Amino acid sequence: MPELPEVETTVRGLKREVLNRTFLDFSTDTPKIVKGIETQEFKDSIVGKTIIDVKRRAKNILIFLNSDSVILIHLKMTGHLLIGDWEYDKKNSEWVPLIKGPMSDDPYNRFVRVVFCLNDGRKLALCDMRKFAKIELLKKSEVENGNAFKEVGPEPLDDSFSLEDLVVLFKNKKRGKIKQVLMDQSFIAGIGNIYANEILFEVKINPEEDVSSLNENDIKNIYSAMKSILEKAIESQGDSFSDFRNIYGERGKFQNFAKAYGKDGENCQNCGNIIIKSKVGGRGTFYCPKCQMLRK
DNA sequence: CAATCGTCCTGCGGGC
DNA sequence: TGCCCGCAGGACGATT
Repeated sequence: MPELPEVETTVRGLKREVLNRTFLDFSTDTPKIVKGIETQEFKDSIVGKTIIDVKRRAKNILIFLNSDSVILIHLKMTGHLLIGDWEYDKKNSEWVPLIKGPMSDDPYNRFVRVVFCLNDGRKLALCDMRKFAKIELLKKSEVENGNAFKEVGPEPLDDSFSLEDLVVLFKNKKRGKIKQVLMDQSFIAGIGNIYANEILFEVKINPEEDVSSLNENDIKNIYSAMKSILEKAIESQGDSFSDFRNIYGERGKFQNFAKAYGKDGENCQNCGNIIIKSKVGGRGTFYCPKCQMLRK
């Protein structure tokens, strides 16, 4: 599930590959992915336009055009973007990769739903097994004046995001289970299930601990663990425990460093106890019951 | 009004 | 071997 590090990996890849390219065509066999606008109107709005910048806000990819529009792509659960070349096989209703390598070999790169044709002969594809991803067209003005993301919390990796800012956020948050709060995009941007589990393992706090019981030292630990884990994950090109791939169709490596997510039944790296899997807010939750004991 | 529930969607893996 | 069912869960709308 693409979270801040995976989306950042994608955005950095796009900045390297598609800046100053112009869209020549657009097509999808899953029109529901394009929200709030007819597919044809979306196509008309972007064809002939050039990509002048690519940015990330929370888990959203923002593609700035040389017009008053910005393309927003949210990868949701199983989406990722790919750069390559495909041709549509009408008989089987699927895009077939024309370039050998991970695009043709890795089954997780098989679910191409949306294709943007670029003026360098390559294509930008949205691959999404479960079709949860969404594409929207925003007004550049609403992105630049912040209205598009007024409900979204601060970016944890911004230089301007200080420990004091996090202390204030927790002070204003009266109650709630810490894991759900970390995953709440209106509290802080970009953290999803994998990194919430990893951060809480690192700081030895139980996922169900209420935020009202956190002390100053806990918040300080969360602040530094949040930054270091997200940075480590970006450096690792994201987490490919499951289906995420970078724009070249390659796996990230953060799953090799994960200590909690998907580790149920394994020994805790701190104390040797067995890592437990439970559910918090309906989401799979992994923790060490000894290191991350619930306070009473 | 905040918390919880249902929805979207499909491939995969466990169980029989 | 093959089929069926449950599970994975981000974000949002509906409901309690």
